[in-house]
Amino acid sequence: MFEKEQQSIEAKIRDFCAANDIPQVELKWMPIPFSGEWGISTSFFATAAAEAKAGKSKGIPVPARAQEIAEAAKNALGLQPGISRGEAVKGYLNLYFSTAEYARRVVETVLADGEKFGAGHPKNERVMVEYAQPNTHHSFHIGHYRNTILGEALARIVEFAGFETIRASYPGDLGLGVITVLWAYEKFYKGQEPADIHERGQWLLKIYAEATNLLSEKEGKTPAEKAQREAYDAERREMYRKWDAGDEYVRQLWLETREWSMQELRDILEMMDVKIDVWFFESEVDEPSKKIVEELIARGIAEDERPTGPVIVKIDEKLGLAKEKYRVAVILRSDGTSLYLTKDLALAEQKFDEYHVDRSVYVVDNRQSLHFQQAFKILELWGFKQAEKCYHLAYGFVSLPEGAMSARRGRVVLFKEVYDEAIQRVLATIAEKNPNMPEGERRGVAQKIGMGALAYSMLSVDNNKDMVFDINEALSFDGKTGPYIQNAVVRANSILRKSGIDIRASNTRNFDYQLTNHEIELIEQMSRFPAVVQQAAEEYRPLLVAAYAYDLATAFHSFYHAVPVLQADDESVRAARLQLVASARQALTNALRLLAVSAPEVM
RNA sequence: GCUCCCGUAGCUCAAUGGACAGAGCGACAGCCUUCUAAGCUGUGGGUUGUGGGUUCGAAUCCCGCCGGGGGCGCCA
Repeated sequence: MFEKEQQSIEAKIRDFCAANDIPQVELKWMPIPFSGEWGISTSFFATAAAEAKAGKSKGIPVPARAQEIAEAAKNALGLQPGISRGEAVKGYLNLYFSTAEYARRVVETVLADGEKFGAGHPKNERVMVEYAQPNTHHSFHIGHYRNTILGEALARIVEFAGFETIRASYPGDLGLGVITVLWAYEKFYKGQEPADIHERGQWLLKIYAEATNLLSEKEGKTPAEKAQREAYDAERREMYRKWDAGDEYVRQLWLETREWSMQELRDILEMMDVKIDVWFFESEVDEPSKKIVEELIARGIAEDERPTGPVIVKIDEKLGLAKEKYRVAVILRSDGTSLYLTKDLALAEQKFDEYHVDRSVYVVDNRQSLHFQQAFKILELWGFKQAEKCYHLAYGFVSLPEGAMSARRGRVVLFKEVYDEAIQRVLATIAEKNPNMPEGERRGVAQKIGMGALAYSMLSVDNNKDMVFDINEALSFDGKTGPYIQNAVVRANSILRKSGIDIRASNTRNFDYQLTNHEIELIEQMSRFPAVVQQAAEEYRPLLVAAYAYDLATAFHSFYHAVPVLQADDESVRAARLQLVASARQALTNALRLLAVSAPEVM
């Protein structure tokens, strides 16, 4: 927020270096890492080191010389506008901002920009974020939730940072798992489906687990049981064949059951406040993907071993690599049906050609790293230039204390179960902490708090880290959690409500009084937000926003506790602090919004 | 065998080339006749797995080793 001053000072330092025969090195600015006062800081170690390399050091050690330069630069700068004082310490040049001026500027910016505070300038670039890729004919579990909340937060951050953003979902509605459910439903359960959207989704999952059990080979079976299993498997294969051939009955059955899964998915996305722009289905890229395979064969990139083998691409060999890295990829089964990898080739093409995106981000767990490396390399070999604009954002998968989740074994923690449990726990907490809250408000508040806790527990861990899902940790309302941050907003709301003034109408923004350390820290945190947004967008890391929101909330809670606002003795101090509270609420709300979390009015 | 990810306080995690490595949980001690105690304040806790290297400066970058997890021809 002091960019102009910073640039002017930097220019003056360059002049100073030029005048004194000191090498010019790019200066890196950062906030002074001590609380109590704010300003910007840069060091001269790189400058001194460059000087030493040029043979002009006169034998002075780098740290000592850096300190010398810092002092000389300080003296050369003299008094600068907006800067109250400078100091040279340990090789760093620290420039302190004029307190009242800086405070006024930050608060004014936040209030003027409102819900856009922190947003970046338009970047003139279109980014597609693909996430929310659960398989249909299953139910949405906590691993899908991590994927979806991560993708949604990323999309919001990238969009807020100034990129045009398209949210894409890619449900897996195809494959052996889907056919397995279809077969078992048709054979044993047709017409018995529950009416409730979520019960029905979970019921499909149960059918899947049961069917897989029937169809998997086991030791110690009687010949009759073995024959039965083989008969079932033959039926399933026949169903897959019929699907592939476009059999009307099977296709109809498939569409109907798929829609049950989609209803559940849409309902959950609505609970999460996720609005997908583009839906891709695996089944829709099935045909186009086979055309790409034909082309790859025709051009000698792929090798067709049918009918005795599949269609493969020897990627390492084509790239001339000595060590095995990308391996050999199978891109078509020997029976001519497509695979997951096949379809990702066509999908990538569609994303760039039909939606004209400049960049394509895939939010998919890190077990699929090789898959995406292969897909992108094959696209490259095919001559698809935008392959280099594809990026797999890998995140660590979610497991349970008892081990990996397994839909086949029915060992999963479903999102809906966790959601219901969250609501119950919040309602219990409200009953205990805020018994006066009207009954009619409780459900809505509980949804926001419960979802806030869940979202924050996922987003406050860096995406590349595996995670063991512990419901008690995920639904904790104390400490470094979503509710902690929401509570800061609620406390700000409370003060502003009781103040009885309209913040927008009031423009007393005079911070020309002795600010406490808590006010200074709070203002410092608010001023960081725009830079945090940019960094999070560049690095694809929602964690940075999550960590920031917590730091901002901590600054607010400390301020709230120690600094009287409504009770301030001086009328002008009271007015200024109300502005500060209003801007803190705005900054907190904006940061939470990027995490797909909203704060209730009261809690 | 090849390859990717991880290793930081008792536990869960931050800090991705800069000043004293920070939070939460757990433990202990305080703070509600004052704007919401889902809060605040304080105490204790570390050879950043390990050995080298690069650098003025390394948890961070490079190489080796140890330990944990994932992936590697017709699953998604």
